[in-house]
Amino acid sequence: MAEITISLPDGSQRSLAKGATATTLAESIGSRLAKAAVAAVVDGAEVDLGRPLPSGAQVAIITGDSDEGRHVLRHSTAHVMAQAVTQLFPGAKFSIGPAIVDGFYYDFELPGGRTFTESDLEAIEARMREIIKADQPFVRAEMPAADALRLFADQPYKREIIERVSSGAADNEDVSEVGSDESISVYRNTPEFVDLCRGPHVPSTGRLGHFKLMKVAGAYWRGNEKGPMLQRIYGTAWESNAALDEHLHRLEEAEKRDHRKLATELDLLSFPSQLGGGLAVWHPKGGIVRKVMEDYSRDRHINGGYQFVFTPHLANANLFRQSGHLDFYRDNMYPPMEMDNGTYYPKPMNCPMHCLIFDARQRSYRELPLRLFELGTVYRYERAGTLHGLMRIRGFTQDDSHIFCTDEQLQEEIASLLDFVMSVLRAFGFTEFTANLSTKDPLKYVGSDEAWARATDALQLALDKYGLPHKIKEGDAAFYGPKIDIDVKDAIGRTWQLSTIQCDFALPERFNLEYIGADNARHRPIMLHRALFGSLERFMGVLIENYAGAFPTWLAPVQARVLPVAEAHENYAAEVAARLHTEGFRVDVDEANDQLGKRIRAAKMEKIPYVLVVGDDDVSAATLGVNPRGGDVERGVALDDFIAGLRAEIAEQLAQGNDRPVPREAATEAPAAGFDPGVIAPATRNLAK
RNA sequence: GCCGGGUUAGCUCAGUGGUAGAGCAACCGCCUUGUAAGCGGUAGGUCAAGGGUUCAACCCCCUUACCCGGCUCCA
Repeated sequence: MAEITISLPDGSQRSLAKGATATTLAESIGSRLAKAAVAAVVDGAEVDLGRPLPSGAQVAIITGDSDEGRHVLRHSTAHVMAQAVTQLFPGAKFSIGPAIVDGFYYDFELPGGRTFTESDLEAIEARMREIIKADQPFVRAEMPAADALRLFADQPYKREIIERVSSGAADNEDVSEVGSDESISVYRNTPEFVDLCRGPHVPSTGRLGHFKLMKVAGAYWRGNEKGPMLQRIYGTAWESNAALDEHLHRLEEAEKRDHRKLATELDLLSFPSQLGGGLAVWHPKGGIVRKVMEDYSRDRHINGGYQFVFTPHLANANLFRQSGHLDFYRDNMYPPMEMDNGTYYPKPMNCPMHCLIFDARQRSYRELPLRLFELGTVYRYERAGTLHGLMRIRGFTQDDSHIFCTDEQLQEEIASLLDFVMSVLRAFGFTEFTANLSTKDPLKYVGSDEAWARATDALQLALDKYGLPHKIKEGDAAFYGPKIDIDVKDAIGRTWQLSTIQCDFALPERFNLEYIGADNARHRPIMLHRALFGSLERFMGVLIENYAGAFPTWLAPVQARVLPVAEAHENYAAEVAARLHTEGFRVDVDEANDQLGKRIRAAKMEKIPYVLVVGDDDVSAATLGVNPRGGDVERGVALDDFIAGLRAEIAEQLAQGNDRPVPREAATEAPAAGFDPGVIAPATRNLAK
């Protein structure tokens, strides 16, 4: 009997009978592997387990618990969903159903413009379970486009995909559906149900089942806003029920961190509907957090060599005409106000006004780099459906900086700017960062190629020097210059885009900005835009979600609450609170009108870092019972010791902003631009536990 | 902006074509508490707003505002 030889990922080789498949191979290795297998990689290409292996092939088995394996499970589950929908809704057209992060979706068009309801999801899910129980095979077939067009005669979206692929106009989305070959591949589950697909798929539907349909939503066909709106069903699918449950649990945890929910619960801020969409008011508790954030930011900026400026919320249309915003950004600007001496707009950006400040008098190279800083409140008309709590909002305050520098300074300035940005972000508890470098869109840009190359190199060099992992986004830059965006990873692994550093060749031109160089000639400065928090609102939202509302002590709205055990201890409680207040801490007292346990519970629900219980023992000994958030109760702590510890803890938290990344080779060198990177000296840091 | 779902007390939510209810919070008492919910009482709502259908609308219909989930957008 003829044999074939295949190589495994560990370098070993196996002989199998001719015609053997990856399933045979997996079985020959072990029954557990055979059971977990969902597809295979043969000579670098993902294929079905049931495909015969060519002799000499390099083969790896894909199991369901790998990223590739889950992708196969999800994609296969999407097919099952499409079959269930076509059974339950005769005449339904189906378009695209890919695997995505954590799950899959499929887009449908129902006859008569019908839409799915939540209860439809239950019925579809039930039918899917029947299909899975029936253990239908996934049978692959390949055919010429003409045959495929006939096969999908009543599926216009499928036909469109086939036509695009066969005419060579396929995009990635299409290719994932059918592959890029001349022939079209399809997978058939039943005589009635067949779907276009590149594969691979699990051998049969019985291999699926750890899934849940999550939600229904509208989605444009091919993402085209002008095209038809389809009905999309999202689902999640995993290799086991344990993995599914874990995922659902993660979603619950994320929901508990939702900043909109916590903002209400913790009385931080709100979005009164009377204000209008996308506009927030900060309550006292949120206000104090913001104030602490702002104070810290201002201190760091002073140390970082920035100069503070203030600009109005409105400007004459001419300003935005000159800056180009009216041409490029009008759709996102609030509508104009007609005044007796012209037309005024609420500002969507601070940059034009900062340009005016630069231009207010003649500038010398000796003043550069000129770093202007403003907590500037701007208004942007975000479309109604795009608003999302603090994350996408219409009125917000940017911690906005514009730096004017010479060509020669650009490199150093960007490097020190990146240091500065990272240092401040670290103070807010973020430790993992990634960046994106967006480069020139060759079809849409202003400025010279040399300038772009120089600026892009400077950004690249700064990232390399800092050792910040980053991706290059080719052609993703705005027309006016390349940029770096910095993403942070939060406590549960989600990433948020916060800071941005952008080069701008356009505005200095439009405002005809100049400085007098050492050569006594006029030169055009380069302008850098930089937002660090992005906006205070959004940053607050990210902080709330990152800390799940439990702000570190230095940021917490109330840092300590004093609870007298009984009325007799209220005077002492007030003394303790007064002392803490004098020492500069945010403290309040909850008098003994309720049971102690109840007051402790209330304080815990408010996520206050320290609950201080004082009773008879404490009055006589000048001590406290310290109940820290997330820690154990300690009785009999001397007030002075508590104060010292609190001060040390806060200093330590702030000092995170001084830490440089450890593995960096150049960690010992001085900051590039010769400025103090903004270290806040923690006087009591040595007192840290 | 588009598709779908919502909006009832400060918060979380019940509820019915015949003009509203709970828990928590608030307030007032009693209790005087040593580490996560003591007891009793009071007050609190134009049921998002406007229009329509109806003898009668919080409930059905329409419009608007706002929110939620997506899509698109985020020079």
